[in-house]
Amino acid sequence: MGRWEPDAAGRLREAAMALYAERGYDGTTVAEIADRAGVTARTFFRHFADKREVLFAGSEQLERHMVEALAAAPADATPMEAVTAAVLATAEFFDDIRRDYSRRRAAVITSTPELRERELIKMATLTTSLTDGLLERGVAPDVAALAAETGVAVFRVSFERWIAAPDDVPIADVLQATLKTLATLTA
Amino acid sequence: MGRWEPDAAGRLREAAMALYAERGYDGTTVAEIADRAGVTARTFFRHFADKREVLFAGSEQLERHMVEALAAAPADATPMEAVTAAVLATAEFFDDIRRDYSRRRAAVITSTPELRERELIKMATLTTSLTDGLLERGVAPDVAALAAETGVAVFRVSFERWIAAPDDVPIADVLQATLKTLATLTA
DNA sequence: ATCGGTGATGTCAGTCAATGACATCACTGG
DNA sequence: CCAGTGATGTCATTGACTGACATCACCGAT
Repeated sequence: MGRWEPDAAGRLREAAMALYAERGYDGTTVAEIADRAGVTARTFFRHFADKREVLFAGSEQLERHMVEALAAAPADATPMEAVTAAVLATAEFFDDIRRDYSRRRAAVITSTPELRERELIKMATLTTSLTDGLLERGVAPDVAALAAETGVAVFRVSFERWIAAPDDVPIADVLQATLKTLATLTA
Repeated sequence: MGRWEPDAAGRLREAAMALYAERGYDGTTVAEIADRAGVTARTFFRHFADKREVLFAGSEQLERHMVEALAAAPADATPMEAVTAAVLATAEFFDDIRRDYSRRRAAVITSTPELRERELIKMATLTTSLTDGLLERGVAPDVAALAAETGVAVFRVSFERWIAAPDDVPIADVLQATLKTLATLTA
C-alpha cells in the first residue's frame, strides 16, 4: 500500500505522542512529527485534519462503539440502563496496554489549552450522538439529553479515576464504582 | 492614548463581527479586520490573543460579575440559591442593544467549529470559577461542582432561548422561566 | 513651553500550520 | 509486462501568530 512501511497513521500517532510528551505540544512542529514517522508533513495532514486531531484519532471509533452498545440494549431497558450499557462498553477500549498511553496523553492534553478545547468538543459530540441514539429508542427529548449528559459525565470521571488508579485496577471496575456513586447521589 | 482614534479594541470587535457575519469566519483574514478598524494586524494581536478571542472579549467580565454575585449572596443562602443569584446577575449584561449583536455572534459561532470549541472552553472555565466560589462559601465539593454545572446549564439554555425570543422579551424573564422549569424537573 | 517618560501603535522579518496542484512510486489485476 | 489506483513526495502559497525595534501621542515635571 504505502510507498514504504505500512501504517503511516499509527507511526504518526506514536511520534506525535512521544514528541508532545517530551517537548510539549507548542514545542513540537508537524515537520518533526512527520520526520520521526518517516514521512513528510504533507502526509501528516492527509491522515489528520490538524495538529490536534492526531491525539483524538480513536474517538470516532469509541463513539461508534458506545452508540452501538446503546442501540443493542434491550428494548424495555430504561434510558439510564441503556446509557449504562454504552458507558460500560468503553471498557473494551482501554486495556492495560492503553493505560500508559492514556496517562501520557492526558498529561499533555490538560497542560495545553488548544488540546483541552478539542477534547471538550469531542465530549460534546459524544453527548449529541448518545442523545440521538436515545431519541431513536423513543425516549423523550428532555430525558434523552439529560441521560446522555450524565452518561458522558460518568465516563469522563471514570476515565480520570482510572488513569490515577494503581495499575491492577481495570477500568470496568472504576466505571461500575462511578455508576454506583451516581446511584447513591440521586437516591 | 492611542495613536489615533480611541477604543481600538472596540473597533476591532465590531469589524470582526461584521466581517465574520458577512464572509464567514474562514473567509475573513485578520488583516481585513484590522484594516476595517483602521489599525494593523499586529495591533489586533496586541488586543486579542488570537482570531477567535475577539468574539469572546466580554466573557471574563461576565464571569467576574457572576462570581461577585455569587459571593454577595447571603451567607445562609443554599448553594442553589447562591448560584441562582449569579445566573440572574447576567441579565445586566444583555440589554436590548446587545441582543442583535448576540444573535449575529451566535450564528457565526454555531457555524464554525473552531469558535464552538472556544465557546465550550469558556463555559468550562465559568463552571470552574463558580465551583471555586461555592467552595469558598464552605459548600461541599460534590455539591459545589453539581450546582455550578447546573447554573451554567441554566444560563446557556436561557441565552439560547433569549436569542430566539421576540424582541420585547427581556433576558431576565427567560432566566426566571428556565429556573422555574428546572425546579419542576427536579421536584 | 519644553523635556523625558510611558504606553500604544507601526514596521519588518520570520516561523509554522494548513492547503492546492502536480509528479511519482508501489502495488494490483489483467 | 502494462495500465490503473492509491498513497506519498514535491513545490508553492496563504495566513495566523510572534519577537524586535522604531515611532508617535500624550502626560507630568521642571
